[in-house]
Amino acid sequence: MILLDKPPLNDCEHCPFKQLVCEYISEEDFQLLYNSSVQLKFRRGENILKQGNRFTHIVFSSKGYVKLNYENEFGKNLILTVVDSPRLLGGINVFNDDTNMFSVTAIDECEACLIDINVLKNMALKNSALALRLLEFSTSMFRDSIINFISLAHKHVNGRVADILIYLSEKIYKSNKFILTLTRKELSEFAGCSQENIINTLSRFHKDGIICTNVKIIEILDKSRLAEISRFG
Amino acid sequence: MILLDKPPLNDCEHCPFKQLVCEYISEEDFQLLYNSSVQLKFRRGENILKQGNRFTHIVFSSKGYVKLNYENEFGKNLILTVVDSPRLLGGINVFNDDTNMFSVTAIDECEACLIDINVLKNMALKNSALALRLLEFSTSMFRDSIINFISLAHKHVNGRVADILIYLSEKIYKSNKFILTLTRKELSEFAGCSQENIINTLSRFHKDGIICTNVKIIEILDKSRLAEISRFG
DNA sequence: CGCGAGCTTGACGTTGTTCAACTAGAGTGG
DNA sequence: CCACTCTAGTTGAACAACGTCAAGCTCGCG
Repeated sequence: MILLDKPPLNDCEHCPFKQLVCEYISEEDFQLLYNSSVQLKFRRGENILKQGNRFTHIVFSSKGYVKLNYENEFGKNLILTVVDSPRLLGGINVFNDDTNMFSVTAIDECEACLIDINVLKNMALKNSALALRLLEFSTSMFRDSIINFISLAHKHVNGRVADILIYLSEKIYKSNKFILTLTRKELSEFAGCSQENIINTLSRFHKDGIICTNVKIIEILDKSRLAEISRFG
Repeated sequence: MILLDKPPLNDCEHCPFKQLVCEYISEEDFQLLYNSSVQLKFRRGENILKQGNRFTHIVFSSKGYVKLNYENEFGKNLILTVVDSPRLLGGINVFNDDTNMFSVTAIDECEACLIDINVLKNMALKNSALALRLLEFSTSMFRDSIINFISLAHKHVNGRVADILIYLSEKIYKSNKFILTLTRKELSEFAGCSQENIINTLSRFHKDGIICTNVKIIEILDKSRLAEISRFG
C-alpha cells in the first residue's frame, strides 16, 4: 500500500465519484470531502478494507479489480463477488453498522480514494439527493452477490463455473478473451467448491470446445453453450 | 388476500412504521402517506410481492411471518431468508430498480400496509433523515441473507440445517420450542438441498437428542451441540 | 540450477440426489 | 361411518457429484 500524492483538486473534475455521486453538492462541500480524503495505491493481495475493522472511511476505487471476501473462523475464505472500478466500496452497511462485514482485497493493481465517513455522513444528513445517490451506488454490487448466492444454492459446480465465467467476461473484463487476475484457489472460493473441482471443470469445458484456457488466459468460444450449462445447472 | 378496513389515522400512533421510520416527518406528510396506503390481510402461501413485477408499493408488514423466495426459470424455488414482523419489505432495491428481484410470500396469517412508492420517494427526496432511515430499515434483512449465503457456500447440510434451526429459534420464533410454519419442502429450499436430506438430517438430530421433533413442533434440546455442528459445517 | 507457488491429474471414500414405496392425517362424498 | 383421495412426511437403495489426498508438473525467480 502506497500513499500517493493527492492529485490537484481540479483533477477531480474528471473523477466519476465527483461527477456522479457529488452531482448535487456545492463546490464548497466538495472541497471539504477533498480535504478529508487520502489517495492510495494497492498491490494484488493487499487488503483495502479488513473484515471486522471499524470503518472510518468510505472507499472510492478509481482503478483496478477487487474481490469482496468473507473469512470464517477456521480461516476458510469465500468470495462474495468481484467488481471493477469505478465503484463505491464499504458498502451497504455504511449507515447501519460500524464494522465491515467482509474484506475488500485488490486482485490487481488498484488505486482508491478514502473519504472520511463522518464528513460524508453529515453531508448526506443535510442533502437527501446525495443520500439517495449514495444508496444507489452502494447497493449495485449487492445485486451481484445475490445472483451468485442463488447460483450457489441450486446449481452444481458446472453451472456455477459457467455463471462465474459469464459474469467475469461480461461485467468485469468486458471481453470474451481475458487475462484472469484470480488464482484457481480464488475461483474455487468464488464457486464454493474445491480447487481441484474448478480445475477439472475448466479443463472439461476446454476439451468440449466451450472455452480455451492457458492458465491465466481464458477465451470463451461458445457462449451460447455456456449459457445453456448455466441454465441447466 | 383480503382488503381490510383501514384503521383510523390515530391508530397509527402505535405503529412501529410511524414511530421509527416516520420519526422525522411532519403530521401533514404522514397524512399523505396514510391516504396513499392500503391495509391487506394474507393467508399462508399468498404472494405479498411477486418476483418480476414492477413495484408500485413498499410493504410494511405489521403481523405474521414471511419468506423471501426466488424462483428460477424451471420453477425451482430458493428461500433467501425468512423474517418476522414488523418489517419493511420490498427492500434494498427500492430506489435502484423497478422490478422485484424476488417474491415475498406469507408463511403465516399476515397483515401488511402497502404504501405508494412514489409518494414515499418524493418525501425522501425532500427529507434526508427519512431517506437514511429507509436505508437502514431496508438493509437489515440483507445481512441475514448474507449470513445464509455464507452458510450455504461452505457448509454441508448438517451445518446448514443447524444454522437454520438456530436462526429460526433465535430470530424468528424467539423460543427454543416452536411450531414450524414452514413445510419440509420449504426447509429444503432454505437449505439448498433435497427434501429427503432435510428429513434425514432432522431425524438424525432427533435420534442424537439434539432436537425433539413431532412434524411441526420442534424443540431445541441441546443448543451448544447444535452450535458446534453449525461451526464444523 | 534449485526452490516454491500455483496448477493439474487420478484414485477413493463421503455426501447428497433421485426414485420408488410406504405411512399418517385431513377433507370429501356416498 | 367408511372408503377414497390428496397432501405432507418418511425410509431405504442405487447412483452421481464432490472433496480429499497424494503425486507430479510448470514456470518464474533468486
